[in-house]
Amino acid sequence: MGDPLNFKTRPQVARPMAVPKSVGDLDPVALETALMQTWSDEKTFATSIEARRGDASPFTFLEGPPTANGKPGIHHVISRLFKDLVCRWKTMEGHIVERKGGWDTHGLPVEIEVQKKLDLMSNEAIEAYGIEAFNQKCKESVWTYEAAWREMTERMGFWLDMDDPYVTLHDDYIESAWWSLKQMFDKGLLFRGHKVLPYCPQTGTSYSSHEVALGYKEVAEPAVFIKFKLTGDDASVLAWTTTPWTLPGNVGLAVGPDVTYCRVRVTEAPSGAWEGRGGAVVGEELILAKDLLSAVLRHQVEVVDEFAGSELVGKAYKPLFPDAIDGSAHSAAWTVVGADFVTTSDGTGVVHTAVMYGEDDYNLGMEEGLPAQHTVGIDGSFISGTHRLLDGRYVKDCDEDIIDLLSDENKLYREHIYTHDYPHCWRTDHPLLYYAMDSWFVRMTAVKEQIMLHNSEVEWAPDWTGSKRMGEWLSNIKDWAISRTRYWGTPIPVWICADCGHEHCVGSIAEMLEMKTDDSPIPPELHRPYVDDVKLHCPQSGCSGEMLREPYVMDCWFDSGCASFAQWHHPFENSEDFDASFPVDYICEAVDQTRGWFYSLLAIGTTVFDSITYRRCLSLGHILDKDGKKMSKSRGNVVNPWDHFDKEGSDSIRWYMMTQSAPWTPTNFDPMGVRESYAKMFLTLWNVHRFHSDYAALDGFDADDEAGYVAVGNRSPLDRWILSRLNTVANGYHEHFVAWDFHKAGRELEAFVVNDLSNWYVRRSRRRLWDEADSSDKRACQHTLHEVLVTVCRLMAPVAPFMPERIHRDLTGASVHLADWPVGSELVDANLPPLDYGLEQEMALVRTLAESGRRVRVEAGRRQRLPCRAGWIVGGPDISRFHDLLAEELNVESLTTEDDLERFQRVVIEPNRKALGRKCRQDLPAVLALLAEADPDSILLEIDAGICLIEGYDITLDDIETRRVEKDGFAAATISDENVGDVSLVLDMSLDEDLLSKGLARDIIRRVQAERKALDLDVEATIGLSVWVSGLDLASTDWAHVQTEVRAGSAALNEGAADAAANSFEVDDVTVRFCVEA
RNA sequence: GGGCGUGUAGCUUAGUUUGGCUGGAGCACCCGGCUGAUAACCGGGAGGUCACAGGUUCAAAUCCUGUCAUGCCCA
Repeated sequence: MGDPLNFKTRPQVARPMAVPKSVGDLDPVALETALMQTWSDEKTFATSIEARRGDASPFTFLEGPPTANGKPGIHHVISRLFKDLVCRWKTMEGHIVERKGGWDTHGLPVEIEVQKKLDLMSNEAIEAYGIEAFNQKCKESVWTYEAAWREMTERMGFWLDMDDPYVTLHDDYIESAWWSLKQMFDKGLLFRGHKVLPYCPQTGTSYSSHEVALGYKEVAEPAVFIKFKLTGDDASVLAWTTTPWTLPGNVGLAVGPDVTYCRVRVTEAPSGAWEGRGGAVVGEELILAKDLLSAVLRHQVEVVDEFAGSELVGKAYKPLFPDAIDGSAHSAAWTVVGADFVTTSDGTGVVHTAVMYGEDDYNLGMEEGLPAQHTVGIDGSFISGTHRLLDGRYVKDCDEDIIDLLSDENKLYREHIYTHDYPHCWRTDHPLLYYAMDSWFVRMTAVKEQIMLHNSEVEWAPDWTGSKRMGEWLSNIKDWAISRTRYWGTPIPVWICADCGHEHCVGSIAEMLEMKTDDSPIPPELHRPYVDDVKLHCPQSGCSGEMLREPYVMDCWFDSGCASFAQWHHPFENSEDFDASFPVDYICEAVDQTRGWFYSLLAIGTTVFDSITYRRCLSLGHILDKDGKKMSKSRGNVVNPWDHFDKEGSDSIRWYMMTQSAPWTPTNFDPMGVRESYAKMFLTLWNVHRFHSDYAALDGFDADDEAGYVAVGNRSPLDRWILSRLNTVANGYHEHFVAWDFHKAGRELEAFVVNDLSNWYVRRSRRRLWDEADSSDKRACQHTLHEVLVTVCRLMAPVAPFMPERIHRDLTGASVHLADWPVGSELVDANLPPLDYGLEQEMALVRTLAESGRRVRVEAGRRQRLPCRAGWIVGGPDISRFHDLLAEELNVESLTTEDDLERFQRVVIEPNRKALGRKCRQDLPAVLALLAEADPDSILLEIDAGICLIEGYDITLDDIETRRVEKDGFAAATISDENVGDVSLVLDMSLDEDLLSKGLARDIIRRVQAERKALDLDVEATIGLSVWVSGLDLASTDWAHVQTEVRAGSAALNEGAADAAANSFEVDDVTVRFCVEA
């Protein structure tokens, strides 16, 4: 807490002190761009880090690398804001906070961009173009918007080392990634398998889900009900599919173990016409889910039997295409298996399972031991040996023939046209095939326990990102498919021996070069196609084979997931940097990174180090457009941050983003909100600074001049009040920061600056500084303003690095970013003025009473400038030290405390519903009704005596609240405050000539001052004033007051005829004319 | 289809954890006031089906169930 003896706002670095200069109008863009230059000249960012070396307490940050092949929008600013503000905050708290930039440079989006540009529609086309040339184009494309990102980053004031960033395409980075993969390989966590992906045979490419989402089209396709003839039973199991081309690959039928199935016998032919192929004969028996009988069957049937799906499990059936798949080594092939995913929402309740052509199918096949063999080649046509009519033909051309074949063999029950959304290739418009691709996996299922443990060790903000979103994901963790059949990416460092099949994972460049065959070239960089040409000697004893690299690149999430060590090229160099920064203290990205970067960091940290990678993670909600839609290039609703950089400036954008909503709540971007932050927070702060510096310059005020210093204890209550408020607000601000409630922190500080500082302290202090003579009261005010401004700037600096920096430099000569955080740090001393809670309470009451006074006047029809003879305050604590202040605010001649409540007021009582409801429950309405009718004084007396009974309930003081209302004859208002009880303000509404004259004088002053301002006169300039009043005698003392207030060097009242050009106004039937001469 | 958020005045939002007095602000709008005080300030007004529908309760924006919209992720 603040110590009046130690409270000083001097900077921590020596500098020549200067008396503040008068500051002019605010130009936020000029202010900010000038500071960018200053920081660059003075290397302020580097200094802010180096200055904290002494404390040797690092706070480590890891930048989630953006991809620079898209233009940055306003929605990219928010994550960079929250990264920056926490790092700046921690720096001010005394930590060393190094921030290395980073770029994510690999991955499919880059390839797509280049493919579009070069019109390379397929893998064949890319290979014809040349992988080397293609990757060169990718490498260039990555940097398309790098300059735009750098400029945005710098302009928004995000301090990040972008001169020495980590880059995922650098050999150093790739080598670290290789090393980490080898760690997994050595732990047996890396394996080869299949992954079912949407695949386009025309382009030879599989697609990620977000690309697939772009290509959905509604199509009408044949769907068929197939009869699978059981072995050793006359019945057939009925299954349904919309992809007849997968039927040759059928190796199983899935049923729900708990689903009820029926065996039915066809009793007569269908009554109406039969549409399409297929059918069934009388006496034929079919098995399908009970719920779907009527939806599927077109024959009259009788139910022969009814049973659970589990009874079907294990039954064998005859393959539709006996030659297509070799099931000899798989006892489960062509049998019925149980599966949880089977529902009766469509189809027959029996799911045709072709292992290689559906994800559920594949997983089920792996569990049940079904054969995993392709019937379709990578070119999309049937493999030779599938069926003589199908071999070598493109699968989607075979639907009709397959249906004909099945119909001819009496294996088709029914066909129909089915309309649904189906994914299509974004380039060729061909329907995609779900196809099991060869793939490398990290066995995440083996480390499920550890990763869940590590997840629970992270401090998540908000906590549901970790506990629910991430937690849910981890509890269903799947093995991580890390390979991609692509060109531009980190090559998978796995080589396989062509002779013995031995697999070897390379963990470093040196290892690769050591093992490489003599005729293999040394790759100029660790990318395709160069590493593809490297062959290794097989290390297996007795084998002399050559090893070939698996032709895949890695999932680019793997790249960025390596950032914590790969940014340092650990373990090959800089391992001391890695050791000092792992796990990192803080990361921050948008919530979509939960399954992206947050996960890949966690996964790699767990598998490589068995550790968390980050201690704290702030996940942010997205910035959406004004209609709540996401910002995207295709929608054309991306807001360019420069629209606001060049108008309100970065501080306003940053402040807006922090205060608008909780960090994790999605926010609809509102340009008016930025304007509002500017108009309220920054313009107000600037004008407080301007007010202070104008007078400081005029008076030659020097905050460091010991002789002129006024101890806080010797300052006026108003000064001590604003200083106490500063202490309270600073503490709350810090606590909100700690709790990640940055929005609450910002809102409270803004309320302090606008309401407490500007609208009350400065307004009430204005006259103190007008006094030209030196006085300790004036100096007290100047010291107070200086101290408040300096401390507010330090609190704001992490959020809004520009204007607080300007003001702090103006006032102290030093950068705010080198200053200490004034509250709550473990490393630097707190530096806040003394707290006086009672004083704050008093002032809160004073301000409420001032506001009440204005309301009273409005209700009584008494304008503000017309004084009241008397005012009384009834009840509440002693605030007599503020009576003068309050009298001025209320414009009353005398303000006194009055004890006699009864003189102005009577008491009413209000029920406390919370207390009464708990007590009376269903009788509450009756009790409330009786209470409303009762005489308040009697009730209070009864309660006092403990004998108050209503409807049989004992009513106590806890059950009611009392309130005072004014009697007729006075204009009054009563405020109720839980801290001070009821306080009433009563105003005397009587009127006489004296008051009217005083009021008129104020009106004249106001009009003349407005005229002075309109004439743009200097504040100190004197004027010549002529005034003509008709309808009232202006008292001589009031006329003298007018002359003083408006600095009239010469003045004339009611002399001669009024000038025709004179200003004129009327108030209370009095007409006033006046002339101002400069 | 599944998981996790969000939905309060024309706009941006507080309040929801822990049910309780008339749902509180700011912007914009209207009326008034104040001002050598700024894109400011003060008083008042108008503007709410607290997304919708059920339920629990004396009492629901708040708790429960379902639905819709929207966003992210997964399928």
